[in-house]
Amino acid sequence: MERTPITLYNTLSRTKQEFEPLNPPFVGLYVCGPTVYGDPHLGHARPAVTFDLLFRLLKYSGYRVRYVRNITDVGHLENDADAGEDKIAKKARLEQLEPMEVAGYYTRRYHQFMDRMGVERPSIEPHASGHIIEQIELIKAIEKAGYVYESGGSLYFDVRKYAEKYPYGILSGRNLDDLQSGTRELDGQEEKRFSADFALWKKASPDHIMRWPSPWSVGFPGWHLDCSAMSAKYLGETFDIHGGGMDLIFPHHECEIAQSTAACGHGSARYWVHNNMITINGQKMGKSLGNFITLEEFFTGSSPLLAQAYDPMVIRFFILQAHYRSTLDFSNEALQAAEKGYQRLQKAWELLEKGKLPASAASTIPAPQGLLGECLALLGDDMNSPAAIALLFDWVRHINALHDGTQTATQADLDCLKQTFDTVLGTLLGLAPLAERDDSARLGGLIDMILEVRQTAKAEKNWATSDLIRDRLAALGVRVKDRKEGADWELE
RNA sequence: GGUCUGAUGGCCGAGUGGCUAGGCAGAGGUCUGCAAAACCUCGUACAGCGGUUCGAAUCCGCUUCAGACCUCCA
Repeated sequence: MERTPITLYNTLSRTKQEFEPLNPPFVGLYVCGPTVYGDPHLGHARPAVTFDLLFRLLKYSGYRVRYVRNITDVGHLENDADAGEDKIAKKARLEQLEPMEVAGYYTRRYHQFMDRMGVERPSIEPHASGHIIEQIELIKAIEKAGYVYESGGSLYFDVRKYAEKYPYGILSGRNLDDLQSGTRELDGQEEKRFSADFALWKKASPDHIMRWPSPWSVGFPGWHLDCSAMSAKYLGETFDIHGGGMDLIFPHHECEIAQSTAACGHGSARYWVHNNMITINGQKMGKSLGNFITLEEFFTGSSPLLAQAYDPMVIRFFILQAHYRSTLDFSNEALQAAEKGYQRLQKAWELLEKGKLPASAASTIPAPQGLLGECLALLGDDMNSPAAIALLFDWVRHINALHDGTQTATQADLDCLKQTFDTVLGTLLGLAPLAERDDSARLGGLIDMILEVRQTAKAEKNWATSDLIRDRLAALGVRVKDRKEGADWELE
């Protein structure tokens, strides 16, 4: 079948490249998922939405995609992490929860919020803790190749030895000399022979809450190992696309490449795709700065930084309205603009959806048959979702004109437009109608108001109107009970 | 200090050698009993300074500023 050409910016080559899978029609996509020790925030939403778009686009293009996104529940989960900062983790520690309870809790939270933003679940969601054996095997392979040394019960990757044979730093564009000068003093640094070396297996200190036996010591796998081991297990030694946030390029992805290359002589992913950061007041929103806003806060409006609550779909739209490789600056003003814009887009979509537009014998609007192709071309061009959205806005104007009756369209054109909007907005961009509001308070107000009008009619002895109101309300299941003064009502 | 990005109108954001997106906000108008919505029109923006070119916001150089990474981070 004919597929939409897809180009992707490959961090490895620093150019946009046409995407050609290794074994079409199959595509292997691996994305670094969350470390489940805190509530998901806006920063987590960006890669989730970005690679959800890629997943949808690839599937729509006829590929059979295996999308693997890991859950990191090992290695970063230290008992003494984030003192005084993460209340829930602190609480968990105080209440003596099992580490897996903490991981399970935040994994469910992550799913819950991503679901609401229309992020499809990946094909496989492996947990690092469930792949300790694979990670140990990978270490053994690297050890066999001769790039491992032991120090204090922990194992480290020998970067300088690796660099003799392979290019270390090809992804991030760094060289070892630069790294040597810039490293700071860190815990466990004295165990390393060289500052850029990184841990493959760490011997557990007494306060480390997750630990496993290994040929070397009781401990836990290094930070970069889970992605290498699990991508190889589910997608093969070489696979198509590896995604993640730009902040992971170094050291995480660089080390992944080094690990894979050391173990099997070549790198793992062919295309490395990275999304940029979300900023707040021009600065990265993240854990270390403590300036993040959680998704729950966005959805409920419960943060002093937020002027109001935002629908999950508005957050999704906000993210899609910027290109994934640009920084996206958060502000209430920007989010409110996104909300207004999304409402406009959605109203037009609804007009198409509900068949509210009259068909005519002839169309005065431009022919919509090419629109889908144009949108696909834009999305295929390194996921230019903002340009595709802009194109749809041009058509919102036409749709509104049809609604106003100042333009006409044939049924065929209307059907085509509907299908195009369904495909682009729904299937590809993953946008859905804004959530229904909780209408109970409004319903009560409406009934009170109607009964006030009826009271006026009764005062004027307009019995026809007052009876009509009572009967119509009764038909809707609202029983009116007249009293001396005014009336009560109840729902049946 | 090293490596690397970026600087677009009031705000958010695409684009990337000539045709100068889009959204939000703003101004005027049409419609309308009023309002809202919708529609039409309008603001001619690309940090600064040089250079290349018939032509640059778009390429090159310098300057200024901002950010990311170098430590867990999406």
